[in-house]
Amino acid sequence: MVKMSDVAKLANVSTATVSRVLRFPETVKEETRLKVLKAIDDLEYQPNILARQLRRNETNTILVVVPNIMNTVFLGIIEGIEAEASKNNYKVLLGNTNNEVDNEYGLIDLLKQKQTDGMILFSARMERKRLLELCENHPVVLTMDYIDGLKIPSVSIDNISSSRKAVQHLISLGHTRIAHISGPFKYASSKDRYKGYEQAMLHNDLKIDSMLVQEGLFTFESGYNKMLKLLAMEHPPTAIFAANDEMAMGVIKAAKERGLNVPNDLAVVGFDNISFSSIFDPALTTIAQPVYKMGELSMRLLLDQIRGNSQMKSQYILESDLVIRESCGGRETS
Amino acid sequence: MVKMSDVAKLANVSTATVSRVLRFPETVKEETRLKVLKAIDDLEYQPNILARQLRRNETNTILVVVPNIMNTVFLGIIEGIEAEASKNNYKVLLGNTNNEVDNEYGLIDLLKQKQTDGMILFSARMERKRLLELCENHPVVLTMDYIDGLKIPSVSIDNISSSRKAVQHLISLGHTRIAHISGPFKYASSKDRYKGYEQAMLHNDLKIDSMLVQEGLFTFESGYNKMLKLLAMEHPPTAIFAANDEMAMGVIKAAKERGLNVPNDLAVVGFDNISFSSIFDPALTTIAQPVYKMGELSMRLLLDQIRGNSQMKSQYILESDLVIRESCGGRETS
DNA sequence: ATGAAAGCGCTAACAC
DNA sequence: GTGTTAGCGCTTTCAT
Repeated sequence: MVKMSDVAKLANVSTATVSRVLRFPETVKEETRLKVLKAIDDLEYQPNILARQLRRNETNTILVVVPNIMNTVFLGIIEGIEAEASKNNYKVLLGNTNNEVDNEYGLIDLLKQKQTDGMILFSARMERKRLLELCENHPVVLTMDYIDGLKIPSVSIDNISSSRKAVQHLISLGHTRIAHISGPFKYASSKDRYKGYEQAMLHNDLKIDSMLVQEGLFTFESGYNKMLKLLAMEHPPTAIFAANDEMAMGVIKAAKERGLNVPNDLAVVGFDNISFSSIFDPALTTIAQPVYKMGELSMRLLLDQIRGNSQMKSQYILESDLVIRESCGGRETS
Repeated sequence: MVKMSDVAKLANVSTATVSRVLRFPETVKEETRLKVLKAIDDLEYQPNILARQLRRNETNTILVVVPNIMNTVFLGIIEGIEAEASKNNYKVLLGNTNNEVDNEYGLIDLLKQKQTDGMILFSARMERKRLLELCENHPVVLTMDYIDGLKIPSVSIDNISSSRKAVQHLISLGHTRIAHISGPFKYASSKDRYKGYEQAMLHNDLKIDSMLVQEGLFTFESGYNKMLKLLAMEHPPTAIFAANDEMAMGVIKAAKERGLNVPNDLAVVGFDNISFSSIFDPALTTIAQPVYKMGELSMRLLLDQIRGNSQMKSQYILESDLVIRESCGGRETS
């Protein structure tokens, strides 16, 4: 393997000069610089980044911790992170926790061992205390999620107002008996999506029947099962607000199986706007998170921390959009 | 930052002993070992992995190069890779080429600069010569794809026989006028999926009408558009074999819009068995690639190369399955 | 503008 | 079984 000293020898300069040509070309006389560059070229020299990293104590690598790689919701964010990272010459390591807290702890060691300069977390399950300690000592940002009452840099949408918007849409279409299939309430975002539902209902003087609120698991199957339960009621709802698109699809499947037409007999709104929402039949009306932007911003915030730039805000809230497609019907009715 | 020498000092041993406790505990007397472990614990020592890597000239990191992160087909493989990697204490770096060859070249530098120990490629677009050179000098495996005539370790299914199986299924359901919407023919897999179609047709003495073969782009939209084209024919096909599931979904959307019932008026088989295939209405009959296994195997082959184990085979072909769901109808008709 | 030289923190060959 | 020590290949301070 050709190393810097080989280049230095060939160019008749010191390794210091070669290093300077590589990192601060303007500080080297043009003549010398060209000589060195030629030597680099002739020898097809590739710097050993590991040695540089050891010396400079930085890795130019960040870690992205995902609860579940298979979940398409995260894809758009990862894409944004990756784009912003490579623009800044950073690499991204992928860590999958499979929803196991222990795996989270394992991944954190990468940070502590200086193997990555920072970390972006999708939903932190670890103890609050350890999370807080981690954030105090290392660059960390939380994305798509946030922790109540903890001052940790995070990027998300306003789940409450987004849900309110979704439910308001159903109400403005004339629905009054609206059910909500929530995500697991252990997630702050699930609670907030429920709150938005509640607010929209109360704001329109609609009573919330506790039977109409079902806690799902964010999976297609749970949407399907909870919908079956709702359909078994004496007065089933005429509209559903599902806390994510997969559950919304499960809801629609159940409804179809019972001979219901969506949107004519039942209106459904989802949440997330995953890529299949537009392909699904009927195409889902849903809340779109600006995922790519969220990824970019998360990465930028992380870089700010890594570079020691002072951080003003710690919570970044981006705008979401209600994407109206087919699953609620179009016209305002009464 | 607490380093190995601090631990050594506290435990009253040399750094060599500390290093041995960490890497080969059994070579150290129990008493000493415990002493060292206590010191490590007391100081909350975390080894600097960068220094280790520099010294040992290995990174325990591999690079996965994906043409497009957003494509769910790759997810299952990545999951398998990740699982096998972390089982072996390897980390995975994610590289997105966005289908740009230049980005591929950029990522290759990570390998050359010893920043990763090996690389798994999903479809290589770079020049054959450079790919070959790369493979000769570094651990590389190609997954889900293969390059005709190049001896590069690769993991894939037999696309020809898989497609034959899919088309044979349509034929056994009584169809004779079967169209194929292929992927871009620049991919070896697209060509092979076409070949399988051809073989099944010829084997059953069915003529291939060139109008019935349409080259798509592996996208939902292209499936939709090509289907519209097929439906405009004087004698439209009664069955479609689409080279991937997304196109199959596009096909079904177009058919539905024209008032056709799938599977009653039109049978459709897809390819890949992406996660939404079972959620789609009608649920897609499709060829399932053993993605998780492919990911695991790819990683294992890469590790073999990294560790210098001799490699017997270079092409690994795994079994695919025809998953029968709703989109072709169930019963054998004539 | 350039060079000499001291490390970054760890590992492993060699010596005892 | 443990210690000594010479690097891994680079960056950077200090001299010149």
